[in-house]
Amino acid sequence: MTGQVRTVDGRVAGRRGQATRQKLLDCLSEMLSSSPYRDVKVIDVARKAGTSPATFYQYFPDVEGAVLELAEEMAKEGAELTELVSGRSWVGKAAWQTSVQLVEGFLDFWRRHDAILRVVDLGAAEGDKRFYKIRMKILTSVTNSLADAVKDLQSKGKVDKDVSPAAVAGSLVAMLAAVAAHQKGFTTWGVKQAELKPNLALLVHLGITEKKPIK
Amino acid sequence: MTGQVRTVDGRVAGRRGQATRQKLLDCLSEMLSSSPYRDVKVIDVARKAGTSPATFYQYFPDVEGAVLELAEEMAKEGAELTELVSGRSWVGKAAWQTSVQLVEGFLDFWRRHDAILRVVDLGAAEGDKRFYKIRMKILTSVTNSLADAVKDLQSKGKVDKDVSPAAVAGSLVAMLAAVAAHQKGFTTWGVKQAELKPNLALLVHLGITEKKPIK
DNA sequence: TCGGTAAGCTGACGGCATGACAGGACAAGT
DNA sequence: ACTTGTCCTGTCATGCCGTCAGCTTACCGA
Repeated sequence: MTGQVRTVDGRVAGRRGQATRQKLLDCLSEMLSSSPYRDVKVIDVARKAGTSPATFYQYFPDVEGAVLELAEEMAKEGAELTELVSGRSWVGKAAWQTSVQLVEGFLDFWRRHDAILRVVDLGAAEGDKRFYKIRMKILTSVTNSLADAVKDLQSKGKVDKDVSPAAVAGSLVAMLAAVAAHQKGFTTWGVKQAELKPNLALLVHLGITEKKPIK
Repeated sequence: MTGQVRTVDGRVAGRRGQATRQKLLDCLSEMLSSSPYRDVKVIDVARKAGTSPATFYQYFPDVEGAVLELAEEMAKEGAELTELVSGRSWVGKAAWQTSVQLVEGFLDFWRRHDAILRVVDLGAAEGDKRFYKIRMKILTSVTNSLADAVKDLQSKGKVDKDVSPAAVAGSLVAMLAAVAAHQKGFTTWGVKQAELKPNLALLVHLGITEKKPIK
């Protein structure tokens, strides 16, 4: 469906072309990790990749376009997040397990992709629909699964009827994303990495089940 | 202690100078609201303010410097957030009131300053200490107050001892900030503005007291 | 009223990034 | 060797950056 990779001027890219294209993306990713988004220039990426700016423009319309590409790549990888919540139990001791694993998986994913996720978050907050869609793609599976869990507990009468499953699930996921993005910030409040996770898991558990966890 | 406003080359700014300086800040603020941070150029801000780029550089080292200034202004205004939590009760029905008011005040503040806060968030996430400090300044009062509330409930035996007050408070505040920044995102999941607030308040209440609210 | 002084502003300039193009290098098949 | 299509780069016009010298304006004391 997606078909081949194409250059800006419409040619299909061959083996060599794909390689340089990928190299440009890799270098861009490195640059995003090491310098502020605002200061990432085409010429720097090209230099780092050992090629010329003109080459960059053959594959991407601009820096933003290339970033979108990186983000799409990451979004595909984000499918793994689904496994953290789908088909898990939210009852008894298992619920605590589920919470902990969700938190760990989520923080880990965010740490692996923090540079690109920062930019996606910014773009989404600025109202750019393309970034917004990518952000959704990553979060939506987790959010929906959590919402389903809440609905399920509601149908069993374990959670109040006037709770909005989508609102609660979305808020919890937003919390995980925000904490992951500002992990360093917590150390300033004297919060160690190790104690952050269980407390996040506690909040997730409380939010979904409305009960203290059984450990 | 702070003394007078100074130009980049060391002169003290008079009435007129302060006025243009402020005008530049105002125009920058507008530009941040209407176009992506990456695309905000000195020349555009200057044009909008009816002055020349050279004038801009008399008052600010670069766009980032001016943004920091705007952020400082906002941080001062952020003192009002303290009132949302300091000296409030977290027991019984009052706790629900407190939760609701905290959520409403927080979301409102974020909506009023969303453009700057986006940039501050980005800068902080990128590890820029200056932005990071400003973000702290805004959030720290709320976070500390919430942490105190948790400690207080712990001392009364109403909350488990192994909960880290700072971690829980920080995470809840991060959640509020994230939800505020991506409010539009929730509408896509079919969550209305109106139902978002009570559900956030519920999560805050659960996180602090570990109990369902009494409404 | 009249300089004197410092504040305030801008035109102009070298430097660099952008983005487009045409043409040359290269690989593969014939 | 020749052709074909892919791939890369030199070059160029354009526009923003950031600085400086120099001009204008406001204030103030004599």
